[in-house]
Amino acid sequence: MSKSEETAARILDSALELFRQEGFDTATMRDIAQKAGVATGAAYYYYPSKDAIVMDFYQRSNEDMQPKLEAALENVKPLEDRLRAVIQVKLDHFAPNRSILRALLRNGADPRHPLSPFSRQTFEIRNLDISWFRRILVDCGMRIPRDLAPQLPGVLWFFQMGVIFFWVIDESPDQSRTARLLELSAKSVTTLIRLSGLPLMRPVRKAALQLVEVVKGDSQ
Amino acid sequence: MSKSEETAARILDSALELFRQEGFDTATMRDIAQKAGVATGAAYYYYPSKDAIVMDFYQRSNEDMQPKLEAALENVKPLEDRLRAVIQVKLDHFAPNRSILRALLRNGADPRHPLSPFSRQTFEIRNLDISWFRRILVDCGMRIPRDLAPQLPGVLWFFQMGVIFFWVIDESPDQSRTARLLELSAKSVTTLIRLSGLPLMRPVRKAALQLVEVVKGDSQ
DNA sequence: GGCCATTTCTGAACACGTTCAAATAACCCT
DNA sequence: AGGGTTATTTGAACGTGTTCAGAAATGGCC
Repeated sequence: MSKSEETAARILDSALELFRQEGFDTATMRDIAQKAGVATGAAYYYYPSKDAIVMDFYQRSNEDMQPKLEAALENVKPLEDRLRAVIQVKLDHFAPNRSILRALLRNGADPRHPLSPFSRQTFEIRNLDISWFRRILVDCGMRIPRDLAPQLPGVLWFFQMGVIFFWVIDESPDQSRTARLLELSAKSVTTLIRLSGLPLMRPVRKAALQLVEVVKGDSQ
Repeated sequence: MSKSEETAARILDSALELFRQEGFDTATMRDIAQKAGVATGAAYYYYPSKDAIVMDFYQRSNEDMQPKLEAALENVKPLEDRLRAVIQVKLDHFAPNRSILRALLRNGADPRHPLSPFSRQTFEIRNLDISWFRRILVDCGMRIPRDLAPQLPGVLWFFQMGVIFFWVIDESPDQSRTARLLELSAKSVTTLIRLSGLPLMRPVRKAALQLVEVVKGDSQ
């Protein structure tokens, strides 16, 4: 590991530790630099902004989670269980870093903000993530209507972001509300997908798909 | 109008004009004060923060919209039309101030942020707004399941916030995407409410209501 | 009018994220 | 080893939202 990489790592580690300890807003760039043993400006040599540190954390987190996702899906077949498993892996992984994720999702709904699950900067992460939902739909033992199939992974990803978002702002002890939300909503989502194949539901499904088209058009 | 009130109004007007002209972030408190012909600190005598100016705007907007809502619902009976009418009034009213509303909704999803449709500070505005949805459900010629009825106004308000949010970040010419979204989603929502009464839908409805309970518990 | 309390206003100062010109260190080629 | 190029690091400075001690204006009371 080169000296440069070591400095970068020291800055990242100091930042994340301070973020965890006292929150994103309270930890200043001066604090971070000092803790890393460099001048303030040095932090900006490695990270173009305070937000960029959070972004780096987010990217690394996603890499780290890949094997965990793989493991969690081992021997899990039903869609509902798979959905819960995938989302639970993320909540567990982010659990010690809830306040950092909060900083990430704060401007999260604005696609123009670099720190946004919908931004160009997070395009790759997002795509990788969506492909997990494509994967859990295959071979899950459920018939997916043909017109719904191509859109469903994106929709499920969106659902996942909703749960994560709820978790981030959930102040109940141990985030127990999120646990209930995940339980209930995973069941509901699965039921809805199952029902969506019914002839009676065809108009609703078509309308929903049109809605998805409109929403997708804007955010990418 | 006392001199003090006049100064307050001058500061508010200057701020809003600058926000509209160059956006919330670009307009500085120093600019605002200068345009209003006072020292920087004076702005803080009337508004505890830059955000508070936006909040004042939001409150005044809601007051101004009450008669417009009344007028828009005149002679409109079907739920779908009423839904569209209510939301359209808001979009029209906010149209010249989209960038200001963006500043408001930016931290909008965090209930702890004062500028949030879910915060304590916006409690009254929210309640007043929800009561409009309670009202349009009465006498709309649709049978609402008994268990759904008490929750529906809040759910529809939430739906409205979603549309407004989409509108705020919609960069398509004339926000045409939002127009389509409103059209489609109002239809879908109405259809879903209609279907929710079907015996087949009872389990889904019950599950949805449980979800509503969980979500409501956290944000109020 | 003159005095005091309160309201209103001022502008310097603070802490923050960020920028930048300059200083220093590291590296490479001969 | 020396010289030149690049990579790294420094710390002062900028513009921002916000605070604050005090100055000025205002208003009521005798």
